[in-house]
Amino acid sequence: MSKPFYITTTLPYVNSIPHIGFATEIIRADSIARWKRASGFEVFSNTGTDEHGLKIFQKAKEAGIEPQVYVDQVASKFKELLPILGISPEVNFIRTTDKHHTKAAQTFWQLVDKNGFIYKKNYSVKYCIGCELEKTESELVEGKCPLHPLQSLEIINEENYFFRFSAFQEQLLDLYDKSSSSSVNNSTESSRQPFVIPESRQREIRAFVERGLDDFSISRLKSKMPWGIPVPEDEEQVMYVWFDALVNYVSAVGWPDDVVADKAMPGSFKKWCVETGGMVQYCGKDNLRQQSAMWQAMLLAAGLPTSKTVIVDGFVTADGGVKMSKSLGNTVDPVALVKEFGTDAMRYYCLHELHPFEDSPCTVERFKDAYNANLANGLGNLVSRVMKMAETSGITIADKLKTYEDSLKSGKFIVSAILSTEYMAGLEEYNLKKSMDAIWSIIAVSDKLIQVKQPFKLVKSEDDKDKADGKSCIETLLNNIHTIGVALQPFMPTTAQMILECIYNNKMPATPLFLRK
RNA sequence: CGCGGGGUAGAGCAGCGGUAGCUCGUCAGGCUCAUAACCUGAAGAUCGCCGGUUCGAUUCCGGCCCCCGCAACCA
Repeated sequence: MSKPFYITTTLPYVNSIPHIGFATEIIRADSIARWKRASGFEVFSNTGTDEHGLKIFQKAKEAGIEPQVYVDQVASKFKELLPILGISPEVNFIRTTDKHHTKAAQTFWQLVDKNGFIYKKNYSVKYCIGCELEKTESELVEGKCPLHPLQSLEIINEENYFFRFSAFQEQLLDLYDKSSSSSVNNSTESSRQPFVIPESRQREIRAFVERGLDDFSISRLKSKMPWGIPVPEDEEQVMYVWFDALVNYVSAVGWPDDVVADKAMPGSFKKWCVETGGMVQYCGKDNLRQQSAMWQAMLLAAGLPTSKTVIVDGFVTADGGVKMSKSLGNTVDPVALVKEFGTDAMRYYCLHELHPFEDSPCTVERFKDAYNANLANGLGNLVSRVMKMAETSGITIADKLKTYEDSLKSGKFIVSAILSTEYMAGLEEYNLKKSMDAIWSIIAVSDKLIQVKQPFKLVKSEDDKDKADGKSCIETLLNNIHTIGVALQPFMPTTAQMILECIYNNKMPATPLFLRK
């Protein structure tokens, strides 16, 4: 019986069109999902859109349309992005305006309330008339709004619901301290992993929780901001967007229907959130608190199992680590990159050129350099030169690949021993760059081998021994690119397929895999 | 003393107690199977600054300077 595995991205907030950070996150999550699927796991992978809250309400107002119309438009942009990035079609796409999610969020609220972790409190906010916005202390400069320093701030008192976040300090610390174990494929060897990856982020959140937690507001007055899920049994309040959005990770797998009434998706919550050992979440570093502390506390408050792992990405920046922003005009549009370089090139860049956990830059220039060096000159060129030799000399390994293919079908994702250790370790640690590095090291070794042994000469030799050497060298090279093709499957599925087909048909690619730009 | 990350060749990064490594770029040579691709070699770094520990520090400790995030509505 196949084991279940659940991985999710953070739902991007639809106040703007998809950016490269989200593309990176979902490409990584998809690569993990594909690898798990190839390894015989039954995989639920989740993404979607976070659609409530003040910013969206305002955006819709600006555009002069209903919020629902606005979010429908933007959500479809996100949905359209998935095939462009080569995300497997099995991915679940949840919208926080979906009916069943709305209902789940309300049930979640009631459950947390019933367990005594929600209370009502007077909440005073500073409001800048100039901006028409509430201001937090951190936004103020010397107690005044930096944009409107001459106007004084209005203090508004309103009643909000609060979540008893402070009650979960100890449980959160326990969660961080207990390490989850992950087994390497079917072997018994297991490695210890922090709850938050990388460990530096775990230290960061741990330190934050250790300092003490403040309860936070989880509702807004409907009269001021109606675009949210209604708080159960209170006409005047809607949920704060985070409280609602985070619930998607459980509503996506059918909670609470399968638990409460056992009808819509019977047992699915148990399967994906319990039997898996918990969900694996990807998020950006700005989401560290929400995902690894607030959400975990909410789950605990509702009596539900916590996540298994939270993987924290860095940001994609412009040159020199400068933040990308529309006003600086230094953003990079993932759709435009795919259009120019192709889906797998985009996946390649996100997986191999960007740092797996820290900030790293992406510009069109860098993208092009990496593309030419590693895809056109590296991978693509190697496949061409090896296949050309194999084709013209009639040397093939296709007939020897049958057993291997059979084992793939039985859900064993096996890569050749020359690559196994590093490659597998990278996947286990969610350090996909490490796995990609391992693949690219085979490319380098193979190019060198061709240079040193010159099999293209040997196979034409009159000498039988030279001829045999040449043949065996070409077979080695074919095995190498076969290994590369297999190993690339989770990362660059289309390219992987093309490489394998070349080998099976013993034909060099009709057109280069990656044309030089 | 709010929290965290970082400062290593032109660029992007790795190393973390004992001849300073990788990728891209630059220059020179080689090869011709390949997408003017590939291979080899060279140039290029007082490892942010100052002290300390040590036989020995880029690596450990202390101080300082500079960048960059976060600070409870941005992946």
